Amino acid sequence: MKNLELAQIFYQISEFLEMKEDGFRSRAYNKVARVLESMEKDIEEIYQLGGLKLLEEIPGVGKNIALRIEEYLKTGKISEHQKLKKESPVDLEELTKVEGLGPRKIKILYKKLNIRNIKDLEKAAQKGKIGELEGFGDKSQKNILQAIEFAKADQGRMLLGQILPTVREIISNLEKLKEVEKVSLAGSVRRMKETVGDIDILAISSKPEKVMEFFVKMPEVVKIWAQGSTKSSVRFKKGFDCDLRVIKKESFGAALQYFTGSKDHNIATRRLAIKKGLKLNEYGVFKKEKRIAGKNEKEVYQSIGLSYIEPELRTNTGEIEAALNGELPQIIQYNDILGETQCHSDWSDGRNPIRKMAQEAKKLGYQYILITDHAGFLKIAHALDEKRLCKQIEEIDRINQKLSGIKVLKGAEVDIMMDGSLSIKDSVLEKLDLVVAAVHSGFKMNKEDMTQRLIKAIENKNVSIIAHPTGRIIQKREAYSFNYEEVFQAAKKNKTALEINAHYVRLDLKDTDIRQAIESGVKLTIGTDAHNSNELSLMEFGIAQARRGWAEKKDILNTRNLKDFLKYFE
DNA sequence: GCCGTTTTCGGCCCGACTGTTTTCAGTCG
Repeated sequence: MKNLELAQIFYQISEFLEMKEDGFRSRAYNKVARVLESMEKDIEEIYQLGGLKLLEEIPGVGKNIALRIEEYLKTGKISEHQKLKKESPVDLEELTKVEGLGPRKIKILYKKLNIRNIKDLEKAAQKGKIGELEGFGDKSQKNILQAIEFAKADQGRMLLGQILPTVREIISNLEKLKEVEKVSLAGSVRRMKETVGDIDILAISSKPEKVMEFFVKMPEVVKIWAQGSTKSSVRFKKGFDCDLRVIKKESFGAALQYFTGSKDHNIATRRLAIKKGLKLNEYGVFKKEKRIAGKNEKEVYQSIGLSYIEPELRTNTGEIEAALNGELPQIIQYNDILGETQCHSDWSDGRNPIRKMAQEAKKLGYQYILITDHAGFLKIAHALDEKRLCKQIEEIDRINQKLSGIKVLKGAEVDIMMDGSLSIKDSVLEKLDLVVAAVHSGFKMNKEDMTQRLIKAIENKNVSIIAHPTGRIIQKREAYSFNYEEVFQAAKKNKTALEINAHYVRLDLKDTDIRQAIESGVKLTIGTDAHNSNELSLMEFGIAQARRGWAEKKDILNTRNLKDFLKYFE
């Protein structure tokens, strides 16, 4: 898929145009780059399907940009981009990573000091040349040197699951301050996006200076980017940035709405406000000078004609239209789950015994837990063979006799072989309550073969759930290639559920797949893939993913009680 | 360069913070 490559080029064109002070054209390219980045459909497929005409139906794409896309697909280059690069041969991708450097300053640095990349920049700063430039000073020079260090160490976006515990700690520290009346998470963490660039936190306080002083002096802070009375921004030791904004009570809802984003969602809500003759900013919704809403998010949305939109839905992918028409889904709640559907015990590669896993599940308020130790060929995960699987079945029967308030279900995670057959024979699988099947090998198979492989597994009478159906690992491994619609149809027909794997490195299915699966009539389960009892709490991330995929309670099978859950698979 | 229930021309989201300036441009989100 070339969407991301193309987006990168359009971002660069946008920045080159900004250097030339062509702001509006710059913004046009910037918008298209963002659209491309978040677009699910393959741009090449769109072009092959309907040529320039269909390209122009993409928001932000007009005649000219459609032509540029065509040029890229045909030649791998865009002549406009080449021309701009020739005019200013600077490594924009590298230089814009330095905090505080944008296109205009990069232009000055290039024109005056012939700085083309980070190396040049560092040399010039060390020699003290930058401080001598007009518009720059000693402070700028020092900041640039420090920002270079951070840019070098930058690891890009982090996984939500890696960052959320720290974020909650920061929030809890702020909540303890007597000057703070209320604290809330905002930004992409509040939207539970699977990867996070930085962290946004809001607080209500009548003594903002005190709060900011505490915030920038937290022991984990290694750099203060900015410190003001309404906004401060810092870098934490762990390598991420965090913004804190202190606001007044009456604006809290508007600020929360604004700083939760997404950016595209905000632009759309602001435009809606303008259409209604209103103004929406982080301080409220205004009719002329008069504030008509802002205290809480609900009234902000209502004042511009929308029903309340849950943070996980705020991506400007149809939620605003749905809210206008009162057609938003009743998305699943975080306490709707009644059972675990995928986890591992010390029989295979898990760390805790079955009994411990069950007790922890009970603590979480579940009615059942499906134990799915690896069974088959995954020797690296101590997979069970058929003999040990039969032994485990007997063991679970014994455990169930001793436990109350939680039912342990007999399951296994079996491998889907290259030809779509399973790694454990049917006569053994029949003895289990539910079978979870997954692809663990042969990821590079071609699309047609992989589609048939998955469908064959789905059609197996013993298979109840396909685990991590696309095989992707966030930022590490692409989903394997298959025809989603054909697989979804097979899953629907055979009443085989598809899993939303809740582990934050997978989150597979992803949000857009979930929407498509539900539209196709597929039922889903959320499973944590826990390898120890603590990881059963990862369910939160799976639920968030389901919410981001517009899933309602009825779409997720393990929101059902034990009886109804099992009934679906009969 | 894109876009349209005010418009096919004339708009394009908008406010805070910094560093440098002596009233503001650049950057960021």
